[in-house]
Amino acid sequence: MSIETLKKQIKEGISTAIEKAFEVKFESEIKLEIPPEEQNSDFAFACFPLSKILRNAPFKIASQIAENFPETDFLEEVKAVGPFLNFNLKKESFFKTAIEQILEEGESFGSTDFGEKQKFLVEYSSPTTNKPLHLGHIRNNFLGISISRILKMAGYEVETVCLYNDRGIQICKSMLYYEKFENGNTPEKAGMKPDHYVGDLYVKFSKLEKEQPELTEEVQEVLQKWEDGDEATIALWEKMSDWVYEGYNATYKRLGSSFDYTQFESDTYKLGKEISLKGLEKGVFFQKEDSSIWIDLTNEGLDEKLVVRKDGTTVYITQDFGTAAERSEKINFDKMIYIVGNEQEYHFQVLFKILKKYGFGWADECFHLSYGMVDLPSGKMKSREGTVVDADKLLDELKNIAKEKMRTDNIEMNETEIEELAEAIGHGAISFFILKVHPNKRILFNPAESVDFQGMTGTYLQYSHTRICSILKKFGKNLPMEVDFSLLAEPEEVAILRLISNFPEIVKEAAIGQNPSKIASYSYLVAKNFSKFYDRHSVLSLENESQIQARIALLQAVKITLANSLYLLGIKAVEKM
RNA sequence: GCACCGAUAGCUCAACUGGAUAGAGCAACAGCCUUCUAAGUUGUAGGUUGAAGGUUCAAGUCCUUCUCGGUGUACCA
Repeated sequence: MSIETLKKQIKEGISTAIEKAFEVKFESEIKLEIPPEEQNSDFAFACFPLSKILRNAPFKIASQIAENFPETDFLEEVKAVGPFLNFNLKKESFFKTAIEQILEEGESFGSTDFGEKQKFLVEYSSPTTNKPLHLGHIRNNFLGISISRILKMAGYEVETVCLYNDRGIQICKSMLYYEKFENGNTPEKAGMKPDHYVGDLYVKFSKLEKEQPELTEEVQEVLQKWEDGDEATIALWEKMSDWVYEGYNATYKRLGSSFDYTQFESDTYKLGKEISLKGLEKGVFFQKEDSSIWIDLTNEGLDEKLVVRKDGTTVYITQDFGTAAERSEKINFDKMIYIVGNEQEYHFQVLFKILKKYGFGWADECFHLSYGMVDLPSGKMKSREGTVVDADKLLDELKNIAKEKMRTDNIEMNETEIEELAEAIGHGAISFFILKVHPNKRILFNPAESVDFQGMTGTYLQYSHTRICSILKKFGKNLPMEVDFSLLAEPEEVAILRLISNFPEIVKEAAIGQNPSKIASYSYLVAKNFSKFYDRHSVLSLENESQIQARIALLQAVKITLANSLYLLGIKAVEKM
């Protein structure tokens, strides 16, 4: 017995009632809805879509179905409210079914087989390796972490991949500045986090370049040397790249990012060029008089697009052929999603069309999850102008605020625990702040006001979780095999039951829409309903031990649901705060 | 110019993908701690969903036009 079977039985009942009342075979999919709270019902069915098929007014259909609904042992009542049908389950069996299922499934509660084990490859983060990560990357990483977890819970097999854009003119700028002015310096000697050190050189170079335009030519020479494989240049490039990765890894760890695969543009661009040449043979691409290679997309409503320059060097999009092809070969995915900002929409439109034309059938299974920019009140973040919100600094800042606000009087904690907790709260706050917004939308980030610890925030979710933990810990016993679920009947308890039993459905919706904000609003609702319950009812001080047990069972189920949705948001479910 | 995205309460966001009276948080005001953590909770106030048409039994959601904001339209990445 599961929540799913309960719903299935209702759907079957509806079909049967329709057939009985209208004498037609009814086979189309029935969609149960969650009724508005005021209706005080568990499930609802809207009869409007039936009115054409059954040639009857919706309100009439509703009452007919209600009248002809078969006898069941799990339903309390079926009532027609205008054109809607509202269903109320017998509360004892609803509580029993849902809670037992949740407690049994534990960490995997929320999982469905919706994705049919198809392999979903998720690319995210993919930074340009000449500067530290900033707020824009934070949004990207949080989306990547969350979406990959959501897809997994929805029944896909998920692999993550990060592509490092590790070649090109930007990294050469940092290299040139280093050679000219840094005199064998290291991040360690400079006392800086290594990616910040490299990023600093880039900013310094950009400033200098404005005064000394001849530097631009010098950088081109460095790039040329790099392309020619000049030993000293490659060695310097490797040294500086390693510094950047060292820095990134620290930040990724804080963010919660992890990747099953990594790729480097410095590898894949060669493969991209090979594909371009092969495509030329196949007649997919064509060559102009100056020997540059192009593809004609005018039939697809796009333009002609250059893929290899006349001097044989490749452009940005070329490496993406190689990157994608390598993935298909090595990882063999069914679907692939690129989590990249919306400024690159056209780029991906072109890329997918080219892959398709080249003959990669899987191009149809590639998607661009395009998310809105994160802007500051002062406008766009520009790394060259130093107006970026740095990822590490932001995390530090939030951690410090969390630490200041922490009340250590009530709870026993040692130094390490306090540090970890402050980190978790700061991280949770920014994570929720970003993920609660639909990916399509641009985020305006006001550092002074944006991230809060009160109201609809990550902190609130964590706080609710700790309150549950605290009760469970004080209870301190195992529940008996048989819990008397008939003792749960308070409106606040029923409201929670309805919510948590809908979790798998929400996960599925979030997966379909590739939209973590669904999970964010949902988890807030769960926490909110728990808080209401907490405020109005006590658990441990009850006289009746059986009633305590019933409520404990409910709270265990709430804890699991809340913890699982926090996991999907990449937020740590802490036990005390 | 063309293409894509956004516009919902003073501010920041939701709205089960077309369904029941458009909901939260922040900010403002007024209550609630001898009781499992007050980073909580209850209430008040706040709306012509950017504008105008259209489709539908039903539109914040779909179609058309317009306004404002963003992004793209590179032999940059």
